[in-house]
Amino acid sequence: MKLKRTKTRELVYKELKKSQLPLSAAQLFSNLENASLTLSSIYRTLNAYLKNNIILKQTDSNGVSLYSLNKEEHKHFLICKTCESKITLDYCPYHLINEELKTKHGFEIDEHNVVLYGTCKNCTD
Amino acid sequence: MKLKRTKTRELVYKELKKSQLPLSAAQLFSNLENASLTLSSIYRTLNAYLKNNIILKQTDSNGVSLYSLNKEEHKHFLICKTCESKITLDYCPYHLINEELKTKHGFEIDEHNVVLYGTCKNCTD
DNA sequence: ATTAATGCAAAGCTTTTGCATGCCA
DNA sequence: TGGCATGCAAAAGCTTTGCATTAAT
Repeated sequence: MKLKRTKTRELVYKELKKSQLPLSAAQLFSNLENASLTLSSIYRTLNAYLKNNIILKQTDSNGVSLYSLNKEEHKHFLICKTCESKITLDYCPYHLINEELKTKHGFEIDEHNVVLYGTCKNCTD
Repeated sequence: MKLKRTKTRELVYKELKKSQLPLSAAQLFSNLENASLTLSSIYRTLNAYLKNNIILKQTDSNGVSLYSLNKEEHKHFLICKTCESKITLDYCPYHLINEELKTKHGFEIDEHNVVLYGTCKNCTD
């Protein structure tokens, strides 16, 4: 299955590239509103990208899907659920456990959260 | 807000206790069908339990919410997305990264996946 | 008696799909 | 041209909510 280069595809790709954090379909739709795309074609584009491993999908705590480019050098973020502050990590905190699970169980984790939610230092009571 | 002890509450709690893996609202509903509960009261019960930190919520890769008792000695599972085999861990693989994020950034992760998805040894090509 | 929980039905959101049309290779 | 992509509208999950009723403290 070869992907055609179309307006929707280009714009969605650029928008994901531009964004640090993963985006939902609705956010993409709203960010690109003046390009008059439809939500359904955004979803179809995202699903096509997923099948081709061009992007990653994760789910936030409300069950909404978030999409981000599947680049090697991805960043990780800690987001405080209280004050919404964002900490950007300069390394991948999953390396530790992924390696351990691989070594001990031969198991390869392939779902990988780019955003971790919790409570920051200031908001800890 | 104090929680009353009702039929729905009791049954949902017991069902979660009985189950090893986290359950969706629909699974609870179906497992308890002869008790004639409604889905909405199951959801309300789950949300009440969540507010009181009695249960944990996580989201599977289809965006469906899964609920499990918030017990200290919880188990972790690795589930292979190819053959659906299940590996039960006897330790919490997140300890490593949670400690590191706590030490380095003072950040406390409070979303915690009990089930990790990936590819098992046999299904790795 | 007060307050919270339930049932039912309806609505809300996110995501998917059918079908006719339009666009890319 | 042939096949994939799009738009639109409708439908399909999952989850929440309003309101009247019932049950728990």
